[in-house]
Amino acid sequence: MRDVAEAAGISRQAVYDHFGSRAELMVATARYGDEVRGLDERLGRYRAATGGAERLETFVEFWGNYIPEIYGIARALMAARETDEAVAAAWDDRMAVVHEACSNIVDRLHRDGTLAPEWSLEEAADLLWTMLSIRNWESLTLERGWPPSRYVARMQELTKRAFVRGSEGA
Amino acid sequence: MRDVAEAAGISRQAVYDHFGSRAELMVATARYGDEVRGLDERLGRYRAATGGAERLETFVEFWGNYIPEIYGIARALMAARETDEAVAAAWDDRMAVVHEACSNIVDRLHRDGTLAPEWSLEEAADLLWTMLSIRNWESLTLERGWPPSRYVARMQELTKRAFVRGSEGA
DNA sequence: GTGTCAATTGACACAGTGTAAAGCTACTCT
DNA sequence: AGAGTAGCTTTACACTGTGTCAATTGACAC
Repeated sequence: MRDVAEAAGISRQAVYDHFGSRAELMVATARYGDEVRGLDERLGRYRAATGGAERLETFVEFWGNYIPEIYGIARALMAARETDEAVAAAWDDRMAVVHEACSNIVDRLHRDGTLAPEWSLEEAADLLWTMLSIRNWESLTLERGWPPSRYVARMQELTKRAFVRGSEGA
Repeated sequence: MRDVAEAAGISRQAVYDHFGSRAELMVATARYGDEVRGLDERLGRYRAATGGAERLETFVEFWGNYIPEIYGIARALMAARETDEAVAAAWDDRMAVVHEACSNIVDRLHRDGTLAPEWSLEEAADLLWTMLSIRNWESLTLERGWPPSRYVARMQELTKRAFVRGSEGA
């Protein structure tokens, strides 16, 4: 908090006056970030895709490009989530939006008749959501050294292979 | 540390005498846990499986049953990892063992000629390792409410579908 | 009887979060 | 012009948790 105040050129107490607590400051930062980055519009572009498989591909691309932008604050939120209820709630809200998107994609695949037959709609959505988690991005790019472009490409292949019927490539 | 000391019926300082720091205590706890649970022997059983696909299935089952046993300490380690280098190193060591196993499985699939053709050996190992992360288990069981048995069954299907050539079910 | 080992008690340093009180400056409203 | 207020400052303090230090005790071995 001291560092934040210094960086902002105000006193430590002024930060508390504005945000109440460390947790609230982080949540506010995350919300502001989404706003500045135009999250809604960017999601709108993916919503344009009509076919399930196409939507899956578009979404993975959008998400794979979005994660690096929010990773800093996301990391802080994930850590604070363990001990702070308000942060946990805020985080869960944000992740619920992603789950919603996954659910929507799976529904479309199902409607197209291209959902792989072993999954129920809920299970497929849960799995897709889990596969696209920020932790997994962290694991592949930061720990295994994948460049972001590879993350997107391979994740597209993987999710397609996993959820789209008869798309097992060669 | 105070709680640990109380539970052990000794003074707080005695804990520091034995383990030096909170981080070292956690690492020692994890090592001791593996020993008590007979990690090596249990891994030995999975090593008996010869075919790649069979080994994959056996390993996912072993791992899916092992995670709930170590989840408590694993969670503590994952949290402490963020701020403590020694914990980070210990954790990375443990995860390297899992990655090794994934690599081994992928190698066998490749040798059998049953590895799905879109993956390189390294990429497949990285992906499998990421899919089997404790975070993903946490996400599916604790957050999405899957029973552990379903985790194992669906993870077996998912990894098979993703990595084994021509095994896309119906 | 001496040495040593494993504890104990009690005090303290330090970092980080959060609270409280008093005061200062600049702006707005009437 | 004067009153009120918004936004900020400084200073001090409470509380938690980790880790350190020093002096002391009890038991056991040689």
